[in-house]
Amino acid sequence: MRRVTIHDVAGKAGVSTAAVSHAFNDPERLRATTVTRILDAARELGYAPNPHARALHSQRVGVLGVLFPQPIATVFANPFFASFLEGIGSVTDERGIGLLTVTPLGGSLERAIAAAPVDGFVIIGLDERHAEVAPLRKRGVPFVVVDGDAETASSVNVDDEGGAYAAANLLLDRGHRKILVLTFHAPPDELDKDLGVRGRRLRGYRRAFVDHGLALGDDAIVRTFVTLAGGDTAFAKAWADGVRPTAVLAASDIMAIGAMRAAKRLGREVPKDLEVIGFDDIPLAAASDPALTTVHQPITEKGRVATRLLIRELDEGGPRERIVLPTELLLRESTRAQATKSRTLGVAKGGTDREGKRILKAAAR
Amino acid sequence: MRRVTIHDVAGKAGVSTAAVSHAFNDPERLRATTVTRILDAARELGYAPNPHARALHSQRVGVLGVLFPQPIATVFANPFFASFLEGIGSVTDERGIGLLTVTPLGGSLERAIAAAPVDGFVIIGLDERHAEVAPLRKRGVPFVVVDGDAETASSVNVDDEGGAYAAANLLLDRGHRKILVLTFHAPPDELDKDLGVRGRRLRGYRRAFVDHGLALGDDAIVRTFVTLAGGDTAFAKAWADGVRPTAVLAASDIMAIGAMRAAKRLGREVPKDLEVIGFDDIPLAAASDPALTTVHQPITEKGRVATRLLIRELDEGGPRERIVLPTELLLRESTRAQATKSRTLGVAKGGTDREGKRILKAAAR
DNA sequence: AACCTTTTATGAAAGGTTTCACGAGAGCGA
DNA sequence: TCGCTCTCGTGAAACCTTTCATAAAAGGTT
Repeated sequence: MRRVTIHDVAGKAGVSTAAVSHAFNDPERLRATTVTRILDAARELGYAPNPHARALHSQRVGVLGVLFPQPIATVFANPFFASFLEGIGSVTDERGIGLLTVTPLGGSLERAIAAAPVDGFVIIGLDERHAEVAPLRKRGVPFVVVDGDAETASSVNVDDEGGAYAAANLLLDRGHRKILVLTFHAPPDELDKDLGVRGRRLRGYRRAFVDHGLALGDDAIVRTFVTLAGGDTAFAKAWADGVRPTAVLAASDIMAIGAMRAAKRLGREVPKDLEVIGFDDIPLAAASDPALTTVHQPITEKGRVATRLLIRELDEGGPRERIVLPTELLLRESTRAQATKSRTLGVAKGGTDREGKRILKAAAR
Repeated sequence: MRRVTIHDVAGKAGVSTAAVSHAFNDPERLRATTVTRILDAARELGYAPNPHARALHSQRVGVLGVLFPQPIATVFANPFFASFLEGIGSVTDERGIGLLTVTPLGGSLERAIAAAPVDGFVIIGLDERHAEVAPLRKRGVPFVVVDGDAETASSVNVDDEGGAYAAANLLLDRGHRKILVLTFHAPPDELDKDLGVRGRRLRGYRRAFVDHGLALGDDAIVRTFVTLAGGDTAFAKAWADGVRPTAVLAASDIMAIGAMRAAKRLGREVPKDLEVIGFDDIPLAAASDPALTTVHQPITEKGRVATRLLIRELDEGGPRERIVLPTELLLRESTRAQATKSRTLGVAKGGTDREGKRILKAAAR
């Protein structure tokens, strides 16, 4: 049972294949009666144009790829990515574009990139420096980098350093001196490079310490997995090692929540005995008990902005842009500080006004 | 700047395009030195095969579509779908297959289906009876229906009715007589048909009432949105109307959690004043406070099973199957009953042994 | 050297659509 | 009736790969 093609329809309607194509894509060019005759034939035969053939010819599939450097199962299990995809999806939906999640195929991101039937990529958590990006260039499709730096492509980031600074600053101002810092596990090949998001957040923490005349020692930093279990075991292990922090700075909410769980198990009460600040503001942060004080970043918005940028580049070959969205310290129940909002970038700080404006414009577009 | 094609490589390496193709796909057929010459040329030129052309020829893209009847943004915002996609993704990843989320394009699911460059579809929450499924047939690609009935395709469901029965039964056994039932908002065109998941869960509740010599009146049933807010306002509204339930049966966890929130706000304590049972067992159910007693269904497993079924059909044209996975009542803190697990289908009940066995096999495959 | 077999490489078709360039009629004014 | 302009429709190329059938080259045997 062969699939019905444009030739079958043309035969049945007694016209050329070109006419059938026109009937679908540019009916004005044909007499109205011809159009209906063709459409009727198509319906009777159950014809639907072959998307691959169409894509091959028009060099456009109407699908955007989102490139993750990790297995897809861990992507969907991570609420951060869910929010991010929600942002991307809201734009693709509105534009009538498909969304393909691209993850390493059989361990090879390169193969995955080469094989993905997409018009462009949004790349998350992968620096342009990464070797994986080379195949993208080959592929010749445009891409936008999120949470990473890019020389030759547009990028969307948030003010990680500023947010981290605000978080650390709050704890230090409140007199905390025994602070446990939880950060991401680094891939072995870049252990001491402090690249990307991890590096920027760490730099923010460090700067706050320095501004308080202190140093953030390596022994106070624990690198672990970005999961609930990762934060839990990291805190528990530090505790077992005799570390008795009065506060925790976690580079991600899920790790912060894990640490709170471990603390509770160990008889510490949050925020009485232990103040905790996370990063990201995933939906769970507000729902946890106690609700997590955290550095809010506009996750969904980040997805939206990146996607709009990519689509514009696709449609009009728009210029490259580097967008940095603001972050904001959100005080909830896991700290005892007074609620005063501190927005980083363009609001709280004077020096970045121009940047700030550009950001707001970008976000509102 | 035209993209580099197989012709360019052939020219540079001084061979035919066929040789280049072989060098990539079946290098055994060529002399080793030729292969390296070709591969070198390809690397220098930065050649990557065009996925559309490849797909057009081989009639296979290596991408599976997941069809949702709702906007993509609401999909990713829903933890149920996240878990489901996690299951699908774990299989596609392992097989080196891409994953395309397909949602209505400009409101039209038909257009989306026609345009999606995929080899097959997993359809969730859409009955085969739905008009939307017709275009799928046209398209000529296989599909598997999840959480819906299908005559002409494989399907994967869970024992919704059994799970709902167990939940209602527990509450009735414990003496509750004023039970508020929260169920899904039905699309206007099928208001009183009680189709699909909603219908099956409702039937389970009803059967338990009947077995206790009671009737589940329409006035005790509230239809609302499957969101936190939906459950919250539904409970609040019932309360405002003077309804004073001692227990809540919710057809989804997120609604149950919403109802708990409203109850708390209204001064009811769960489970002391109000016992609540949800359905689905999303991750949040265990993390909520109090932890939600619910009917567990294997969401991730459902995704896995459906995807394996689809891939098998794609690869070997395997037979159609109708799989029904068991559900299980999980007692947590939102009820005060003793913890005794009750697994539906094939374990708790005798009559479904054969079915049960087939299920377990399917799940383990 | 002649012949046969195996290895290695190629030409061309096929896959299904869109679109460019062009042709056949039809309509109309002179 | 001629010639011009529109309208409506068509043939064929282009998009890029893979693969079938086959040719050419190489290697081996007598």
